[in-house]
Amino acid sequence: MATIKEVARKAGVSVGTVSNVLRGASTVNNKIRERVNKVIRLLDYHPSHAARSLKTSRTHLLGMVISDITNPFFPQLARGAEDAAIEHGYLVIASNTDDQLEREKRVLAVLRSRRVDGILLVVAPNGGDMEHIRRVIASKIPVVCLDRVPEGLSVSAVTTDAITGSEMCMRHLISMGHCRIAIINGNSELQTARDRLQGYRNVLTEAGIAIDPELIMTGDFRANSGYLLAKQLLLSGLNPTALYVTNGMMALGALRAVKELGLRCPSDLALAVFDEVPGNGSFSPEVTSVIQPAYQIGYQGVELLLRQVESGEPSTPIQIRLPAELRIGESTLLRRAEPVVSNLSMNRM
Amino acid sequence: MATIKEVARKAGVSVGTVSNVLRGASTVNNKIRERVNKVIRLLDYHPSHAARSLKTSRTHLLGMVISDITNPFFPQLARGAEDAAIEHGYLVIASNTDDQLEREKRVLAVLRSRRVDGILLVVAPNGGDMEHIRRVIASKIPVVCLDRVPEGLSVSAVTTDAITGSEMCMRHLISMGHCRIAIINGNSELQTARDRLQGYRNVLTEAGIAIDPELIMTGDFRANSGYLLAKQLLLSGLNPTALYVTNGMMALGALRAVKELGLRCPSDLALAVFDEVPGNGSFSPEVTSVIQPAYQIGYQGVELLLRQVESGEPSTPIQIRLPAELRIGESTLLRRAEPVVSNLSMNRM
DNA sequence: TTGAAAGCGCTAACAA
DNA sequence: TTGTTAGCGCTTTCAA
Repeated sequence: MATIKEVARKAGVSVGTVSNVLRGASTVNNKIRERVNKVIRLLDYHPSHAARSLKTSRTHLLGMVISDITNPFFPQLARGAEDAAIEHGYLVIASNTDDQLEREKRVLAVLRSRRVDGILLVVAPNGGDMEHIRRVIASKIPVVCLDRVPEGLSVSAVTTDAITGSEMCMRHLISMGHCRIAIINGNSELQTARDRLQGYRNVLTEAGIAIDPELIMTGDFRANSGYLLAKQLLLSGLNPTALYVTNGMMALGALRAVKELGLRCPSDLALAVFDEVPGNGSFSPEVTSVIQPAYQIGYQGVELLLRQVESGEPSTPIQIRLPAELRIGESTLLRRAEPVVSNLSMNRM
Repeated sequence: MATIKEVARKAGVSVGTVSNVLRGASTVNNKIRERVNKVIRLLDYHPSHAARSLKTSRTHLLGMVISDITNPFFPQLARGAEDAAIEHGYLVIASNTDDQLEREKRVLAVLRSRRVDGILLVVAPNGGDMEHIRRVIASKIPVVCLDRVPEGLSVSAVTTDAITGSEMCMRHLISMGHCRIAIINGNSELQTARDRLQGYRNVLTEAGIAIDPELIMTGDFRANSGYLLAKQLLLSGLNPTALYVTNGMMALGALRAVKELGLRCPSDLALAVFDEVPGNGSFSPEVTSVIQPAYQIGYQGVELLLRQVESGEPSTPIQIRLPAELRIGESTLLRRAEPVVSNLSMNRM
């Protein structure tokens, strides 16, 4: 593989001049510039980024630590991040942690060795163990958290406004006459799960509906737990009239349970979901869902990160909350008896 | 950020010794090793990969060029690639081309500058323009193509055996009594599309059914084209009894069309799909589909690539074809009249 | 078993 | 406007 030296020799100039041509410096004579460029093409020369990094201590590399690209939320996010990175001349290295703290630690150490210029981080549940993240920040590598904000850590972040999103969805259900609404939520160690539950509670409270702990189920955000909990719930005799599932994978499981039990939405049960449901729109019923701005989270995450990278100094953490969108489908479009309470006006939706 | 020199000074040894400790060389005295390790932890030292690369001319970086991570086929593939890479101490840089040749060229140039040790490539349709790929190979960077094999290029590849997969699916449809089977396929500039169509033709021919060109529709592998073509087909008066859609996104579109027209599967129309259908299994009907080993394609692609990387020499191209799996769902489970021909025995399935 | 030093391919400061 | 050169942080010989 050709080096800058060879290019210089073959073009009959110094390496400094070649370097100037590469960097598009205007100080280079046009004839020389052309001669150099011709040699570059001839030798199929591609400057070594490693050497450049060593000198400039900039890698133009971003690390992206997510839980699992296979989870349908992340491809959009990853795409948004990539697109923004490319626009600024950066590349991104993605790693999956499967939400395991140990893997997060390992990955972060590797990214540090790689001297990435910044890190996008979807934190794994950590029970307060965040020393490894603190050390990354202490080492002057900017970090932007995506989707989840670790508690007790002062760090920039881009998230969905899950509380408001959850509230919109719950108000819709209540406006359709439901007052026995069950929720299947994820692990409450996760901020996101807590927020979604918070929205659920808020709206019930504001509607004057007592919160029934038996209607609150906790799964793990994966399809099978949605399936099991939905089945348990629907066979329990608790008779919810609506089911609110707080992510797409669990919703898939819940739908399977509904189908197996021979129930139909919305006639037997209303179903609403926080998050996109894979394949939604092509099947029956179309499921009412709260859509997260996944692409935007990735995109804006990179923009925020690069602002920190390129300013070169530890700016004060900025937290961006992006709104979610309620998309109403057939799965909730059947009105029950009027709400038992009336202090919930339509204009609050 | 600490350097090896600082570690050496603080530990009272030479940089060579620190280097030996880092590389786990056994020649280092235990006491010294411990002292060095303590300093490393103390300074939170992480060796610079750029410097190491410059010296060793190995980056332990792999490039992965795909069309779009947002297409549900790719997350699994990416995950397989990542997992295999991690196991061998490599990281992967992913880039999306959206199947655009120009972007593929740009990305490849960037990856060359990054001196990635190898490249996983899902080629964009190129109409024979493959000079950029040839030059990558000429520059001694091993390339493994995934999913698609560019015609006229001698390169290693890992693909799905789409012809056989397509045949399995078609034999199933025919065994269920269908003889007017329409196909909605993707752009035939893509190898994968041609293979899927090939399987369709093969089985019709072997069953002695005449191929009706009107039943062969060409879309672009995206949901909307599936929707439009399915609608056109179903309103055309051609009256197919079965519809074979050759990817998951178009299948989603086709399902929407079926739903809008008020038709039901399998009573009004049988539906089979090559590829995974997002959300399948949770809705009705469960769609019969040919599942591609996406994770394995990524995983084995990396293994194959690294074998070339680590052997250090241009081995002869190896092509791996992985089998697809036919998963039969309710969408085809209604028997029509017996097949008009009988030279199709069950054991050929 | 450890240390010294050359050099990987660039950039950037400085000299010419 | 172009050339020369030190040095980025490592690895790896070779000597001690």
